[in-house]
Amino acid sequence: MKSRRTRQLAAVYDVVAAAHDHPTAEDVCDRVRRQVPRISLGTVYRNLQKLVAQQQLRAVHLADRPTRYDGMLAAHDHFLCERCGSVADLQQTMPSPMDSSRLLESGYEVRAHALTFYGVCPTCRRAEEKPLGRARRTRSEEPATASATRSGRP
Amino acid sequence: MKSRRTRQLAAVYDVVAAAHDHPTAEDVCDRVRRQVPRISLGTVYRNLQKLVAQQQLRAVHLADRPTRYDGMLAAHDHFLCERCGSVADLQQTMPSPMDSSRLLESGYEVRAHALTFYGVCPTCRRAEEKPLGRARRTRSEEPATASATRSGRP
DNA sequence: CTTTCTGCAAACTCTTTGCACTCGT
DNA sequence: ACGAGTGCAAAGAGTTTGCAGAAAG
Repeated sequence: MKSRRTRQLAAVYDVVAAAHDHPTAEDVCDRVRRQVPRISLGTVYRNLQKLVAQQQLRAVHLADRPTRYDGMLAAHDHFLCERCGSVADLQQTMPSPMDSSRLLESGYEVRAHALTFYGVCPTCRRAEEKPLGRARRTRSEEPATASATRSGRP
Repeated sequence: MKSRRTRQLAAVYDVVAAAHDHPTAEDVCDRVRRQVPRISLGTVYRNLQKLVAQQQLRAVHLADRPTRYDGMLAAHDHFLCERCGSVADLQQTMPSPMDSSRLLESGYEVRAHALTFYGVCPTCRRAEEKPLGRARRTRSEEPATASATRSGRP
């Protein structure tokens, strides 16, 4: 039952590790296909699962949305923008030691926790505050909207 | 486009509000059927959705498990026992004001957040620590608190 | 009456799986 | 060669939806 180094497994890992946008399994599949054209979605799922089990990748579960994958292993939280669907990493927002200890005292064994914030990201907020009223503000800075991760199906 | 007060809607609300175990949609359907035998799962889903949208109920999204519903509206977190599948309410473990404010300063608009701990609950831990000479598998799913109702469907 | 809601079943989305074949080791 | 891994397609789980008929206002 030894794990083999296949081109598919390596490609899946590489894609997620290199991504900054928390891709879904389908996103990963699309990207991996640039290297391994014939890889199937099933294989992508199997390999993502394996890498998550081996703690080489993390799965990010979001309300009502497909699971996304993250190459960042350090403890951190997430922010999901409900406008554009992008997911941002947040530097360990919660002082987990404090919270977990209370649970421990209550007899719980905490193995993991997930903290996710839902709302509107800075980019979408800015985009929203402009459209209404007469364009009075001559604020010109409009940071690239490129950060928006594709999240839904076309 | 006015919302009507139907027996089904009321029953769905009542079941979730009275429940202490964070039932799934299927659990809710089974229970509501004791009052409204012919209610369909589709109607249960539609009503749960409506009640959540109206903030009368909350949806609890868990990693790799079906959504569960909660009648407790006060801010609180959850603990999912990976052994027995039970979900426990945790009294506002996180001091959210602190965390959210930092996000606000960064330009995020936080509309909600979800904090869930995963691990083993006190009951399962006790059962485990008083071994009868058997090791444990990481596999589980036992309706210790009544939540895993399986119903056959064609 | 008018409009929303319901039951049913089919459709959908995301994910997993069985099987024969392929490719690491 | 052996068997874990792959591709494909089909199956599964969970949830949504189209429609004709039921029922709330």
